[in-house]
Amino acid sequence: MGIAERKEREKEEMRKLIIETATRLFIEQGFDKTSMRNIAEAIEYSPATIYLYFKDKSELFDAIHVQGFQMFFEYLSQVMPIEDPMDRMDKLGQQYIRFALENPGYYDLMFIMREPMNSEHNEEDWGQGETSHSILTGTIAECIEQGYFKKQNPEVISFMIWSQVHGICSMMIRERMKFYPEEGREKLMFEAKRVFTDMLRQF
Amino acid sequence: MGIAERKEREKEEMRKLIIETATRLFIEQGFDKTSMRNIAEAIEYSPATIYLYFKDKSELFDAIHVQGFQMFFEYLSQVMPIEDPMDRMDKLGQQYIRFALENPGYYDLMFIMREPMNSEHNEEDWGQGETSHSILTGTIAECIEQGYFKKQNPEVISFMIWSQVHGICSMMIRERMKFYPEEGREKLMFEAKRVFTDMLRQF
DNA sequence: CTTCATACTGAACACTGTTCAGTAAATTTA
DNA sequence: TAAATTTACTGAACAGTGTTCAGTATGAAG
Repeated sequence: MGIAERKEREKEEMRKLIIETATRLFIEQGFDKTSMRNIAEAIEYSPATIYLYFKDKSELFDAIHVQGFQMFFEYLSQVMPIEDPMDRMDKLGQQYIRFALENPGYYDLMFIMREPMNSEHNEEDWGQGETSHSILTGTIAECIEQGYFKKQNPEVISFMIWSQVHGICSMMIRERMKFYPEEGREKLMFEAKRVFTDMLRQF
Repeated sequence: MGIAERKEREKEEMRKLIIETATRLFIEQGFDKTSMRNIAEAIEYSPATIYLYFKDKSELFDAIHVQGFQMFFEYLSQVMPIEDPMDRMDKLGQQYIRFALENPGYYDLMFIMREPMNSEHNEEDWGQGETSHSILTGTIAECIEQGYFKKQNPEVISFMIWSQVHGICSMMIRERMKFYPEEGREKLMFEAKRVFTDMLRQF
């Protein structure tokens, strides 16, 4: 049955073509300005065709969402080998901010936008979110073993840390840093994170 | 010239009617689902009429934006009289979070959404943003006078603090707290803020 | 009573996501 | 090989969006 296999392959390639094109347009123009018709035009198919491969726009962008998390984990995994948990925590935050700065479209889609989270069809996404979360909680647990965060609730600590870096990134991405001069913004983000880590260390 | 005055008054009332109706729908259904046609229908006028009073949807929502900041300042002003700057800072953060929890639609519009910030026609908005920012920097200056934040750059401190509370609020509002049980979320937000303030105090 | 400005609207334009009947080609069956 | 069936795809439509503009009706001014 070579035909069925070939068909399967072609179907898979079509899926990939759609995802790749959608990703390209999304990176270039953002979510809102990437319409199904835009994507269809780019791949030279009718808009209706896309709906044979993806239930709706949300499901299509779920695929991009998953890709985003894969990239995200690559950033984090670069510093995962660091032995000292507090050092690792420091660098994890740094990589988090780097990911946001270097992939603002992905960051927005993954951590700020509402659209892709509404739908239910993304256990995978929340699985990846969970993984990110457990990297953080795991590191915190190790910090506690080393005597940090004495008498503090780990859940509170994890939420606080995540909120801090997320706050820094979303202020930048959603353009609420107009009080600070353009040139100094990125430095300010890393400086704020550094001061925060200093506070964590001596807490 | 009583007629001209009456006309002026009527025009002003129409503006108010549009803003009030838009606000109501916005609070009930959010920005995206509040269409110009919805608003027009609610006030029983043609959609085109709204464009005689507001340049576009963005300008209409600027008015709501301004209202949001007025409410925001009411929250902050409740704790402004607190003498001790560090105590005041603590309560300012608390009020910030309270505002976000009690007016999520406004918070989203004011501090997260892109839409209303794109346009240029809102010096007033950034004026109000600036005021919020100077409340923060003023309080920080007083804290420094009292010996806090030794050898730290005030700009970095202010950005860090703002990012922390904003991070906490936007995690909640944009639904990225699914790892934490529903019932405990609000408490977690205030707990995280409290721990953060504790760190600030002993820094 | 006519002129004129003002307030308002219906209909259109160019978009959006999405659906569905219909077509044409490829594959399977007879 | 010819007919039947499955598959892949599309054009056109639906209902919605923000926005514009020619045209109308109303009330004020001359």
